[in-house]
Amino acid sequence: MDIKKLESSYFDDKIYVKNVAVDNVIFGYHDKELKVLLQRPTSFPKWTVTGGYVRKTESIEEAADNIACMRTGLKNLFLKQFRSFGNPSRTKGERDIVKKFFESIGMELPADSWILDYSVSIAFYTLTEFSRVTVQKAPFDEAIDWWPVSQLPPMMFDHALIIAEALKALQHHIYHYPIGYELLPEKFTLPEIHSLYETILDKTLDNRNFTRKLMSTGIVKKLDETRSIGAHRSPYLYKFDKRKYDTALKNGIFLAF
Amino acid sequence: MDIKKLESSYFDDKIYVKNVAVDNVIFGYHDKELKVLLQRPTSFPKWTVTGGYVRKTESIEEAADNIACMRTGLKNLFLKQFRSFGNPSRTKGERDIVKKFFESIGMELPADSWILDYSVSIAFYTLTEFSRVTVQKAPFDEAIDWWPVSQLPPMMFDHALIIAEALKALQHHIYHYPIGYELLPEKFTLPEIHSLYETILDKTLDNRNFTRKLMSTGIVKKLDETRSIGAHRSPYLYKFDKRKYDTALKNGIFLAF
DNA sequence: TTAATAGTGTCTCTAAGACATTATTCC
DNA sequence: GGAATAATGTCTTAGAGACACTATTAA
Repeated sequence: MDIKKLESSYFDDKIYVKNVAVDNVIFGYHDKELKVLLQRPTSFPKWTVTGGYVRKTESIEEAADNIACMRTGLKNLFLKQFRSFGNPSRTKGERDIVKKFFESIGMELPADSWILDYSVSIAFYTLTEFSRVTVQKAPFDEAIDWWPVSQLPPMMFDHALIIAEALKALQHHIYHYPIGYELLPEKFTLPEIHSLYETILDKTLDNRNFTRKLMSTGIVKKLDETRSIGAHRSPYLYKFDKRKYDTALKNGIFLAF
Repeated sequence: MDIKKLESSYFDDKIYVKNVAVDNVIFGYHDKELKVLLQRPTSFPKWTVTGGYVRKTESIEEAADNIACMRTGLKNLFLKQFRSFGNPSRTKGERDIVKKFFESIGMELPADSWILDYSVSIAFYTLTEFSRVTVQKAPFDEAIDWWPVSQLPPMMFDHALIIAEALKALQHHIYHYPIGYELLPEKFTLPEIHSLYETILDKTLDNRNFTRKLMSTGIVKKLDETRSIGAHRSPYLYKFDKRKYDTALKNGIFLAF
């Protein structure tokens, strides 16, 4: 896909749906840290969630998936729509920044362009193990980086709110659906998945109770292998039972922690 | 508000946000039945959920509230955004109907009007006790009526899906938040709120266990009054403890049924 | 043997779920 | 007293929550 062509065609009302943006909060997990992938377009003083617009030939889910793919290089990541944001003041006060951005890349935005107008943002979040990701800078990004969810840089528009809501939705989700397939390597240890849950929920979970409950769901199965981790007892490896995992994703489960 | 003026101004790109619609699934409860308020615009062969567009001066929540208010005459009803819908095919195949509708009310829609184009629908649901409602027909509605959720008429676009998703969201919601304040009279009996929960969840709940769990949440309080219901034991009246109810709405509760 | 981490078992207590009888009202 | 509906208590059982010791590894 020619990204340059794509982005400049945002002007084109025939290709893109006007007044609708898709924002995708890409969460990455690695080494007991939950991070968010943020971008800072050229000449922007603040950061934004990864996002884009919707082509008239695609669904909003496809648009969100494309955004995730463009930035991470990975296809078919877990994607969840959690809320839409729309009010007259969400981009107010920062329209000059947007205007300057387009000027800085050599495009003059008409004063009545829908890009500067009221826009509804349909927000998704995406999960991925960030060591698998090769971050893809878009042509007009000055920077793109992972930021710890607990230490965000100054955010544009209402994007700090969008991230906060995404995190709340994720924490709610984790109680009702299995999680981890996209966030852990194919084979993982109990301490690893335990840390994942602790990180996302931002609280400590008793390891014995956690194991008991996790195993009772049947979504993971123990392998007959261990991983060597140096001068310590070798933890067993586990795998997701994809069949049961997908069933649980569809029907929901209940994990009280 | 001049509804006629309002609706005809849907054409006006300066007033309305293009390509964005708000659909509001208005659920009404009465006498152990859960119904949905549906409208059938002039010359439409099928029914639609109540909906409208977003003015550039208002938030999507305000737009949804206005829709509910226009149709029910009631302000500040409980409102919950549950999902947005957007894909190229959701209105396909029924654009001719829309075109005919506008012709039938004496307005010719330009072929390239955004009304016929890709549109994203931000969907909310609203709860109300439907005996309190005086249904307001919009000027271009041929009919507006309550339909039982289990026996819907032929629906336009993807509105049958939207209603199904709204119901799922409501059933999920009822496990995590208090419900009933908008659906019951100020004073109500235990059998009444019991029936409400049974109706929404579409299953029978043991009355003793239901009472125990409901009371343990503290969101309702028993009054020192009874209601006379003829040749039967008079049930006690209850009231919501609005303070605790609102706290529970904010923080969530868990009701396992 | 030591240091670090993994793995596991038991007790208590709360509350979910199943179940049936008594109380009230008006005829 | 009969018919209809409201109100309520108890037992069983599952599982949540709290808690601490043993096992393994490599230096």
